[in-house]
Amino acid sequence: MKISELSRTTGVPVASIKYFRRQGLMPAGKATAATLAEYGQEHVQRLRLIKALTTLGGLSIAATRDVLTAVDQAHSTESALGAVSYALPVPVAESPVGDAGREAEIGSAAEAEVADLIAAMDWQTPSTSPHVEGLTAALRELRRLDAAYEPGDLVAYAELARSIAGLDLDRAAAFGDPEALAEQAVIVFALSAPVLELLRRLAQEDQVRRRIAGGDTGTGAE
Amino acid sequence: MKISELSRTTGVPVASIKYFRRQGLMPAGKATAATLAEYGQEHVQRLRLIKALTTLGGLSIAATRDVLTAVDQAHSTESALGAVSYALPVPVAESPVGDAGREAEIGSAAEAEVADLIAAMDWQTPSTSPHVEGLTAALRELRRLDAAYEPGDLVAYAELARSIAGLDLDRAAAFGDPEALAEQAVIVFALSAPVLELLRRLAQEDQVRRRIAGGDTGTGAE
DNA sequence: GTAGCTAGATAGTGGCAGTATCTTCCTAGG
DNA sequence: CCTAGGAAGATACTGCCACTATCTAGCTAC
Repeated sequence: MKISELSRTTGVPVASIKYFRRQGLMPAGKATAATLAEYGQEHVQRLRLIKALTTLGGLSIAATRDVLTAVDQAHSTESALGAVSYALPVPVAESPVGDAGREAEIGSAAEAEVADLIAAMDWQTPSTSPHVEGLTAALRELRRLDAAYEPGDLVAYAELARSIAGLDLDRAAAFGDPEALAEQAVIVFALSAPVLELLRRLAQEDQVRRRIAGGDTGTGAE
Repeated sequence: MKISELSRTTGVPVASIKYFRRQGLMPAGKATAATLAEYGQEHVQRLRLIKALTTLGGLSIAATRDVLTAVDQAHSTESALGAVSYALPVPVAESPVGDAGREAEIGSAAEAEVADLIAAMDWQTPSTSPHVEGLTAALRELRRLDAAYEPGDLVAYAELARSIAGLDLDRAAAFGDPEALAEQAVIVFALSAPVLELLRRLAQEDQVRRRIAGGDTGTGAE
């Protein structure tokens, strides 16, 4: 199909398709002439994936490119999973607010917390994993707000995270088609986060209602 | 303290403090004269919270304002929790890609999926909850990618979400100080999401390693 | 042979989150 | 009393991002 058809099929403007190509998010169509190219079903699928990653996953164009590059280069499920996991942005930027002395204390406490957690969970985590650094940064930030986790709390969350990861892996592995597998991994890893977050919010909402059982929860929405 | 001191204490530029005030994220200092105002510890705390919400929570200025407004107006823990929960942005924007006929089918399937889930979980969810809509939209998007959850899967995730919400509520309730409670609720609700996500990624990483047990996972990082 | 695409390059737009400047005015030190 | 130095508030500017539009060739199918 021609680019105009691809545009009509997917609802993505021609200019945007060209933009995604320039940004390295999708391959060019197969050129049939100097000024004409043929696009196929894989382009439709790729556009859908791009849209899902950016809108549902909230990824930037750059992050989306990283993820898609990882998918394209993946030669195995595991490398796809790993690459995708690392390519996904971690929403942590530090805001070093004040107190040099307290900062040092906070920093080491957070680091110890993460190390203890990994030990307690018996996780096979490479020290180079960006997630370790990310988690440390997040915990530092919470400490600055005097909202540190109780030691046991973090482990409790981690246990649940482990169960979730188990479900994730099952889901990712359920797809036998090796062609689509890397893509499936992306979807499971990158796009179930918002679903999980929404489920958590719904569950929170339910818990709040149950715990007060008849209170003035009706005002919660305003 | 004067605004310049507040700036020095928190590391936030004076211009930014003024910007936050303009955007309604924090109250003005107590004016001691037409061109002089006094800032206190509460302003330091508020700046910390703003920074945490925007950097760690990834909220926009507008979303941060909504959340903080909810906190300031909350007269009870429950209303604070509810308001914060609703004020937090749900990362779902629809991208209606193609096929009118398939769209209708996808839409109703997703709606039924959510309704079934809520029934299965016995959740007390008001039909007006934006989370319901958000979840429906997210599931629609996944269906478009042919990545729908197996019916049981969604419930399994929801069960885990319930456990997480339980921990969240415990954490939020652990703070007796009613002054700080609404703020604590914000922290627990808005800022544990990235922590949980990071834990999930660490757990995924561990699972991948365990499941292949000796495979070529070393390349996962590149 | 020409109307209607197309590719690729370049430039422009709108929103967001600050950052800088400008004016007016107050305060503290001498 | 006078003046240096902030500070308040308003307005303007900047940089980044994700598109979006325009422009220049160059096919190609009727």
